[in-house]
Amino acid sequence: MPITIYDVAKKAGVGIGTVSRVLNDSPKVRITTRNRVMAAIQELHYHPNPMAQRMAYGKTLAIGVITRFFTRPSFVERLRGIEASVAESEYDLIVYNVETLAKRERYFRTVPMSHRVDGLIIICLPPTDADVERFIEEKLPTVLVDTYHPNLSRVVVDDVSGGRMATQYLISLGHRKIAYLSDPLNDPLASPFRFTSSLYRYQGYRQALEEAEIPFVPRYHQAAEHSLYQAKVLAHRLLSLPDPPTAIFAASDTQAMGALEAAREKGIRVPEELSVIGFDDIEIAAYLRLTTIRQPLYESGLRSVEILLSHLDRPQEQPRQVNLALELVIRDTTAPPRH
Amino acid sequence: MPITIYDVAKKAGVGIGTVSRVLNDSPKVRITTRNRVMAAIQELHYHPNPMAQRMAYGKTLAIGVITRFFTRPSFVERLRGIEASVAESEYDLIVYNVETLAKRERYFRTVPMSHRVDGLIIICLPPTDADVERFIEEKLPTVLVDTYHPNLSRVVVDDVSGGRMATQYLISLGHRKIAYLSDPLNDPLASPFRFTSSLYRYQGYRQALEEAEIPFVPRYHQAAEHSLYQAKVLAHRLLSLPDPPTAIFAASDTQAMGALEAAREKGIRVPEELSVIGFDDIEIAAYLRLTTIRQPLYESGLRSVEILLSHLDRPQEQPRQVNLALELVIRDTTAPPRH
DNA sequence: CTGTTAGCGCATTCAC
DNA sequence: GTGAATGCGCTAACAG
Repeated sequence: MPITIYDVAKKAGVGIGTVSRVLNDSPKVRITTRNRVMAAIQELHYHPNPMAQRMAYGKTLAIGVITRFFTRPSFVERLRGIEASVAESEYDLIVYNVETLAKRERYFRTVPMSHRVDGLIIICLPPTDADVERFIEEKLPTVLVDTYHPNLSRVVVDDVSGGRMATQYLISLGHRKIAYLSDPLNDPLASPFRFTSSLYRYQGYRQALEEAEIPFVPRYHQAAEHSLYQAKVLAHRLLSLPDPPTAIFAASDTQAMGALEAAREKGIRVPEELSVIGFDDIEIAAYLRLTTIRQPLYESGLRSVEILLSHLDRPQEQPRQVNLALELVIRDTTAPPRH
Repeated sequence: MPITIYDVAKKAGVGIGTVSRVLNDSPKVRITTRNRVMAAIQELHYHPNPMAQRMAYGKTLAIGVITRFFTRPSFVERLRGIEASVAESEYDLIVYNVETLAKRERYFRTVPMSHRVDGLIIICLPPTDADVERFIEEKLPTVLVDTYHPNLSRVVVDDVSGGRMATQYLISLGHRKIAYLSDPLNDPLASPFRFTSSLYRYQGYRQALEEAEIPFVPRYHQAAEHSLYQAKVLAHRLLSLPDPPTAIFAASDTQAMGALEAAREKGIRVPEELSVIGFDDIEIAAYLRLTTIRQPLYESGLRSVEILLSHLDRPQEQPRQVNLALELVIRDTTAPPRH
């Protein structure tokens, strides 16, 4: 038999309106009656029923996050930031993990219509125009993290410039035979399930080469599904080339680890004989002394919640973009090439 | 202006009771009127408001999960299993991440009283008797994963036997100088924020030694906070001993990685000069060809949801325990010791 | 300042 | 089978 606002009202000898007012600390309550109500609340161990509040408010007081692969460290780190930030608010955080195309479809279609959340954060899953239309039609404020759509707010980094940054650094060390190791480079519009960042980092890589007047060697670009193992295979392929690269730019730290492992297996010393640079600066990168491009993963989660809460307060607000800074972190896996 | 059950009723020319009946597919609805209602629902793109349903049901239709460290791979894998299983149910999954003692206290106290969830899953955080009393008092069905309390259902593995299994295998290879590398071994009752598994695995380690009449060498047990880096430091310490161990049993794969790294830095070959065995069989273990004790992480998440849903259906059900099997996975980091 | 009343959207009795 | 009425627990607008 749960205790309701009526029980409190009776015990305090007031109306339920007054109880509601002290609950939502409205200023128009005499201090003495306020105390009386507070006392009753204490004695009865009363806690307002959130479902009833949500019902009366017409809000769910919940935020949803749709993401892929709990297992990818960079996503998990973003999720950490999101949870930390949501925990400080009055909202609950509901997670939707996408591992198959079917589940993506289901969540993208279902969540907006179902009125289960007041707002949505989507990590790394580019929505189609149709998806976005649905979000807007349902008046569901949505923030994208590490992916893009012109009609939605987003928290991003400049992956093109990150790709340039990494490549330029290798060039500045004297490298000219620079490989790029990544996930498959899909057109984001054609394959809504792919990460787009690898493509943009690739573009930055190409730009940097061009600026330095280094011709692009197609076989220096190797791509496969994102995994440590696949990255190792690709790196083996690169290092077995007749004219192997002296440096590898990997699209993620995880993939950089694969490259390091391949080098180790082939007895190629890093950084003396091979430079490796990663992307993300996940926790293990510092441990491995991996040179990398740091992106503020945790903070991107924080910021996305901040924006979403602001949209929740002001539904008419225009979509906005937050650019987070990238930073070159030089550690021990990069050095000038040998002669 | 959201569409309600009244809109549907009006459009179909019926009462809201009838609409509600087809919504909850009650059998007592004539097929023709049923079709009429269905048509109206389609046309209006009607979706019942979950908050109102929850209100009327007196349930939240949400499950909470309290855990620590999104960043620890084994926890994340369990969470994956939980999400997958909850997604198949009518429940939402609300996550509460615990990184500080303060947040643990807050969640353990707040979540039960707040009536935000119908049931709770707790991973790796041993609740105190007072906590459990609160759960039961609030009639909040709770399932523990990888931790224990006599009054709550739990999904566990036998860590003692796992520790024995690992140690016995090393002994069977001929090792007698076997080290154990772990987190600090705290009394679970005294430190509710610690993982208890390391302690039990330690006990299994001791048992196996005793059974083989191998005297326990205190300095062969090294412990520090769980991290790759700390594990490496500990392993360095072990390998620098005047009479170093020929095998290391690490309490987790992550810590085993630290041991492998230390060996590499010291130029000690694995498995020729040093055997290393881990625990968990996280994704990266297969990649590293690490011998380890596999525990079914994903499945433990699945099973915990299964039990919780069953408790939700039958509130009077007694707590029960599910034991998941451990398995020795032999790969390339273990071998007989050299003479 | 405070008590009363009318919804919020749905499930669930009741009568018919 | 079906419609109307009641209640879930709370907020907010309305009279005092």
